[in-house]
Amino acid sequence: MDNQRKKSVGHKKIEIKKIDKASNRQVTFSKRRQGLFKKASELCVLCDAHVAMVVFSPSDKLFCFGKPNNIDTILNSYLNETTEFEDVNSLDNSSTYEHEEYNRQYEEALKMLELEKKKLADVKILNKSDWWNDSIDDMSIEELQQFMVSIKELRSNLDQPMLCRTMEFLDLDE
Amino acid sequence: MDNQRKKSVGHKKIEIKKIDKASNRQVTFSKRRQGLFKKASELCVLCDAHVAMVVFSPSDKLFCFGKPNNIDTILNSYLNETTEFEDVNSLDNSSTYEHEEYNRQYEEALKMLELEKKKLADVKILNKSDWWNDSIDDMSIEELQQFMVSIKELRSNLDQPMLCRTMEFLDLDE
DNA sequence: CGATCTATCTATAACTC
DNA sequence: TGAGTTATAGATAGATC
Repeated sequence: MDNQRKKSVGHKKIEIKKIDKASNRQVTFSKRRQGLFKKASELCVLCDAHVAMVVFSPSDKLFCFGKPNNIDTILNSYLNETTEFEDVNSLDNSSTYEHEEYNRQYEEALKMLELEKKKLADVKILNKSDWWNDSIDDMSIEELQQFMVSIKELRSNLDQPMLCRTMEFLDLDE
Repeated sequence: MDNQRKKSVGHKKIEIKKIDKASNRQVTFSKRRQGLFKKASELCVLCDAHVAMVVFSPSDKLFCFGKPNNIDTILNSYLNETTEFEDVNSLDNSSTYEHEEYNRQYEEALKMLELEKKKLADVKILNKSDWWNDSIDDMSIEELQQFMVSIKELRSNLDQPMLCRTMEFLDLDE
């Protein structure tokens, strides 16, 4: 009978740790990457923010997201503002005794900064290898079509021209 | 009376378009940025993925997120795989009549690729200007403290060492 | 595989303090 | 301003096709 079939157990709570089963991991990745990009899009539209994102999947697929229209414009305004920050800093200097406490945190921050710089260096290497062209040249026509479908879906979701790109490379081992 | 007070109307449906009121926009940005970073973290942990993300807020604050431990490792394995893609492509070439249809899409894809490359160039400029150091030097001690708190919160949420960084600059006009 | 469904879980808009 | 609350919208785990 139809109503004898258990329709669905629904969305069970899951622990945030690496999913063991590779197939489940891949499915979850696909769903959550989609969700992440959608959230990023919404943030951009709702709050007039700018997001650039690079995601490497467990199976070494590469996904990129960006609404980068005018990063340089934002950069310029940021550079203009930095001159004013100095005034604010000198105000903070009046309470000198708090500095020592914060100095440790500052040191810790600098260490993380080193890691971040290392990350960005990696991104630069990625750029220099010209993988944008390499990868699209090596994409199969089918994959390219799928890629365009993804873009069009996202476009219609946002109901506006959007600079979003999704690249998928074939799984050769599954 | 207490039960006369309307507790909350809850989460109303909202249209995805720029929020007019600046204060609301800022609040929504803060909440949703937090949510976006959390989602990115979960994706990394659950699926063993790698995410690097840069967010510019409407008020020109800068937020970064990354789990970049070994991007170069992933890059290497990616470069190794690309040689095999050519075999797959030659298989697709057997059905030649489908190519013309897809060529338009290919052209369109290349155009978007140009935009993406422009974006990455902007990121490179950002890198060359050494804003990592510039900005932390210009951060007030208070902001730096807040930054460290954010990192520690995220660390405890993930319950593991994590390469995540959040930078906030003072609002001078509010 | 990918698409769909559905019950749940999670994120969050509006509100309060 | 920032931190909590609540109810609802939205995301998604597991199942099915």
